[in-house]
Amino acid sequence: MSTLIIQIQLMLKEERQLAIVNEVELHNRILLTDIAEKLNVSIDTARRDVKELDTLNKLRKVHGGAISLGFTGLMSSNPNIYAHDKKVSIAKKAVNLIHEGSVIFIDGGTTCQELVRLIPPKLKLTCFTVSMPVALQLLTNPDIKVIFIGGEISREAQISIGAYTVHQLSEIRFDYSFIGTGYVDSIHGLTEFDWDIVQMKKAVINASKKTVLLCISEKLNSQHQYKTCDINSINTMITELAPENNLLNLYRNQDIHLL
Amino acid sequence: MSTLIIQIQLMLKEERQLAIVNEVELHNRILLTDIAEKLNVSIDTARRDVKELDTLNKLRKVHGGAISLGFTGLMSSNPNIYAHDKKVSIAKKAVNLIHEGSVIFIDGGTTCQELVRLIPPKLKLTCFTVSMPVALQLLTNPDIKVIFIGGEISREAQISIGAYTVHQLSEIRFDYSFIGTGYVDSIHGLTEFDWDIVQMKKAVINASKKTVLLCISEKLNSQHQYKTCDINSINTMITELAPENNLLNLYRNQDIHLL
DNA sequence: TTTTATATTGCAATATACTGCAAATATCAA
DNA sequence: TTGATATTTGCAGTATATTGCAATATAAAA
Repeated sequence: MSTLIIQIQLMLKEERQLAIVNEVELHNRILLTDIAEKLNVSIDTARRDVKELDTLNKLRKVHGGAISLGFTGLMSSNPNIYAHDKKVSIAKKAVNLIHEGSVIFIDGGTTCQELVRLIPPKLKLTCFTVSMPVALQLLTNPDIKVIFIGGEISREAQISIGAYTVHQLSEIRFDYSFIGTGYVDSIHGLTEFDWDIVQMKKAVINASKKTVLLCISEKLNSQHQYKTCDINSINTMITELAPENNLLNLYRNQDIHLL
Repeated sequence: MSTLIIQIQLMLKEERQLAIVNEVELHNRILLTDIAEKLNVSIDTARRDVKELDTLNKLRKVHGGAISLGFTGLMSSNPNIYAHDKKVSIAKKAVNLIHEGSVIFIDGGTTCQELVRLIPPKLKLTCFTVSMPVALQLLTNPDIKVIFIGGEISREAQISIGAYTVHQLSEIRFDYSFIGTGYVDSIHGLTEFDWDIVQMKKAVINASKKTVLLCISEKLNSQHQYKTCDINSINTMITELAPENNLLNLYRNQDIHLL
């Protein structure tokens, strides 16, 4: 008669564990209570199964359930820079905009730092920055004249902020500025979490003949409290996506150059 | 507000923490209140998660939230530098001259960097510098306001030099400045190998009510090409020697305070 | 300063983990 | 088949972990 129930009741340990691994592979997670309910065993058995599978490195047991190994693998394999590959591909596009003899500004942030890393040797440049990490990176290139815009240094970002920085920026004119942003939205433009940083970036954009935004696509269509500028203040926006990608449609009607 | 965090009905701690790390890596910072709201947990849990992730070096906890580790590579005291012990003993003497609320200038160089390392916590200070390593070291102390005097950055010394730096220094007044020197002689005063550095140091001394020279005894009675100032322009000279030491006799007749 | 926001601490409620044990089941040899 | 043995499972009691709350301390902001 009810062979299904019989099958479940007679489910072997291996079958159960396979089902658990499958679920974890599929959804990256599982709860012990779900195992107990769906496979019709006690919590204890579920726990013992998960414990074994953890020992066999099939998954990782955590309090209350289990998660897939890939879940944690992403965190530990590339712990330093999130979305590193995307940032490199953005930087590769951006570096083509830099020409011999230019006077450029380079913002802080990991994407801009990738850009600095990719500037070819033997290219004579004058680079301004407010970011200490970027400045240090620039100094490793002997053909670049590095000028740091001073001021009060933000402890967190290690960049110059404040009135004095803004004032100094008002007296300079860059051929190109390469900037990042915390958040970008087609309607609300570039926004940031920090008011001081917004003031600094405003001054940078004012000082630039052309402004290039480097921005991984995950930041698209997000916004925060303080506004740096409208999206139209940007001349070129570079993401890791192909310029034709549908995710960029909202930014296509603007007079922005997508790269 | 950002929308990238997906809320799962029953979230495992590890999932929550991964979401936090992702957000921090993406936008460089996060608020505890945002975590609590978006992940539907209490502020306390958000705080505890951030605390754990900080311990695991996945991010850095700050007041009210967390920021990305980014480039906050901490520099630790390196005993391999030349005459490290002597420099530490000089720095120990110098740190006693620093008082709460002072506005001081700290020069570049390994001895000055030791001084920065020894500044006690909880001492409110405003510190100017032209040295990027010193600035980075100063930033590790949360009670110090750090102001970097910008300008063209010298590749070797990683300090600001040039006319713009000198000009900025002419508009400031320090209570104390702590400087190093390449060479010092009782007759020829402080001298350097590099003309640009001399110009910068001249400006620093001019901007200082009191100037303190940090100098290991091996540099005594040596000289070089470009002169920074007379020995009498220094108010206090600190070496690793006891002030009574005979090696300091030549400097005893000057109106210098020996420490 | 005063005011507000955030941190810290201790505590209680709940959820989960661990341990030992006994019953149920599977395995295998005679 | 039968019975000895090993494995698996469920249960109960206890230990630990997680979370939210509240009171207090501390830091930021006005």
